[in-house]
Amino acid sequence: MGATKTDHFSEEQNKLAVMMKALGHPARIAIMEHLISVDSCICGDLVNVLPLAQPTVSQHLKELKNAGLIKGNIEGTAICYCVDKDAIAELQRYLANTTLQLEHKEKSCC
Amino acid sequence: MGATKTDHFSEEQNKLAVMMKALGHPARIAIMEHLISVDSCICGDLVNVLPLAQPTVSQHLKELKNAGLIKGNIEGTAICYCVDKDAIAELQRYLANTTLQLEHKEKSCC
DNA sequence: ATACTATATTGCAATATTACGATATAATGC
DNA sequence: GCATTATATCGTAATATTGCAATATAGTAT
Repeated sequence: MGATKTDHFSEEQNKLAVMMKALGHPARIAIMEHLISVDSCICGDLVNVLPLAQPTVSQHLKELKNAGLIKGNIEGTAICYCVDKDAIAELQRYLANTTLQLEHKEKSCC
Repeated sequence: MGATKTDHFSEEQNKLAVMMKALGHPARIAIMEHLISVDSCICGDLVNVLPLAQPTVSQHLKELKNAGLIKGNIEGTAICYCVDKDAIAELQRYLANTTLQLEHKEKSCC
């Protein structure tokens, strides 16, 4: 008990859930927002921007990377992290489609 | 240690994270999809549709409700759950805006 | 009132997440 | 080489999530 029953759901449902889960923490929302706002994607300043210790930030970055939401490269001296546009676009499409489906619905009883 | 540092982030970041987190589980994605696909929003069939026991489904529904993603009413004999369109629309707007911002970015180094 | 049906709550075990100090790694500059 | 700087990993404590059996609650039907 306790482990998510991943294999009982569709590939797409799991992939979406992984991405959503990665965004399901305010620090990771903040990281994404910062990565987007800074035009250059070198981001050694993340630790200064966030109210979290360096190992914690590093861990959050890793999770975002595992979820496919950001990409990271070693760029000589600094590390370069940046948003994966395709992943965000995929999420966006899913929600746009969901919104569309909802608009076509007649009546909500709630 | 171990508790999320909610108070160090903005209200908006936290609210978004709560919604994303609620969608960060395949069962809850499946629940949302089912609620959307079924036009009537009475959903006593959720337990039959999902590969989870009744208490587990009930708990997931509670979490979606706490996150503001669904609404629930007692409707005479059955319980009526349905998607909160406004919440989905909010999420969708956020992601649409994010996508827009990304499109305006010059170059990614990754 | 009793039985039946549907949903919620409780309690608990297994697992996962969050956070960070300490430490490791890797590149740069001297 | 050694110090400095930046990021990652390890280890671990605190907390949260997941899942379900057992039980409670609330409505309908007889």
